[in-house]
Amino acid sequence: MAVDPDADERGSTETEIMEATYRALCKHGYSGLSISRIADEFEKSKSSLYYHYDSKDDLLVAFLTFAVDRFEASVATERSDDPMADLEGVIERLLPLRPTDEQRQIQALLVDLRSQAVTDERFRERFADIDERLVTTLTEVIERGIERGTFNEVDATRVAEHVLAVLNGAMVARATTDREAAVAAARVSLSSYLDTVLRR
Amino acid sequence: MAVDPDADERGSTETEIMEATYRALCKHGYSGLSISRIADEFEKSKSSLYYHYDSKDDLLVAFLTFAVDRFEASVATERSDDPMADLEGVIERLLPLRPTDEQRQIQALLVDLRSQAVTDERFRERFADIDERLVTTLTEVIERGIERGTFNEVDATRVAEHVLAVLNGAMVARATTDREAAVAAARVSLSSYLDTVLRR
DNA sequence: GTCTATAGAAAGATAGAC
DNA sequence: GTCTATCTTTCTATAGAC
Repeated sequence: MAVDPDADERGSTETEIMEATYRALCKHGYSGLSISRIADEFEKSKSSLYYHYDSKDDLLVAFLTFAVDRFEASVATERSDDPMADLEGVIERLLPLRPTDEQRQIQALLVDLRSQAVTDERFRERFADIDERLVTTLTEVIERGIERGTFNEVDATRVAEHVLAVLNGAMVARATTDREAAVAAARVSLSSYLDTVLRR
Repeated sequence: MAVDPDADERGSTETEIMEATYRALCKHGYSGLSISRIADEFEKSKSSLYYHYDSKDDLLVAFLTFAVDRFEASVATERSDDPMADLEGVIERLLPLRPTDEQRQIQALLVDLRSQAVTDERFRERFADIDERLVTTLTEVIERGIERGTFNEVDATRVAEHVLAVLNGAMVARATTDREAAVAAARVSLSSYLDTVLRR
């Protein structure tokens, strides 16, 4: 997507269509999404969607890329000289304690999109890729901590998978229930777990 | 559902419809589910569905109850005199190391159904209820361990929420990616976490 | 590139015979 | 209770003018 310099341009028709799709998904969910409903969120006409995308399927695949790119950009991690702070930084970005309405919306949308991976191989590959990248990021931070001697010599990948599972589980809980206290409890417990297991 | 003695009867038309809906959901996912596709999995005709249920929506609400009841029955926990074994028992039922194809299907279906909770209040309440019950079960087991003096005096609810988040996160990963090793890693890490935190 | 109009298929739902 | 036939609405997608 970032290959074409115009692709990310604000106001390009393709971007407007992606934004309209985003709004339609938030309102109706994936199972209630239709071309007409996307057009309802779009300034131009329904048939103009078909000028830019060959089919609904084609549009949805493009949206998947769009949404995944945005998500990964929003989680992008800067490394500091404090691995524990880096870890907490990733956790806060993936599961903010006080999410804005927009953060809530994005995560709800991702949970909804992700469920399509149950029956659609293309979605499956994308979300496997996301998880793989996140585990890689987490593993690298943990290994840096081990190298610097501030962390215990744990199995970094195993701990990273544990952290990711907690984050994904809490993210799903937040998007699909009103058990906000559960999210807080999971986050607190996760921090104390990392403190116990990593800090020497 | 268990109020009416005939409701659970094998071979009752309502049960056949629920089974047909189950198969249609496995094949097409929630977003691809239609009355015609349910009828395709059903011995009788499409219009007979409307004799038993007023609308697609009505049928789906009934199916939600059916599926949740089956899930909760499959997770039902017997208590022993070994709290750690009870805990591992719940974990193994919710996230089996070697799931059968049927267990895989049920969990994939639950992940798919759950995503409807993002935009449908009725689904939201159901899944909040499921999580609440599971946390209660886990909390009780942990508190029993504390009372017996075999567990440390931890915040039982907090640990229970942590465990549930790992289980839900790994369940979603299993249903939406092919990262089976991630599930194994999360389970191993979860066990060692419980051992570290609980065992005195 | 965007529009209006519409084709053609599939959706949810009902009528009326048996 | 179940059937076939059919209605209406909604859906995806295209034709053709501008």
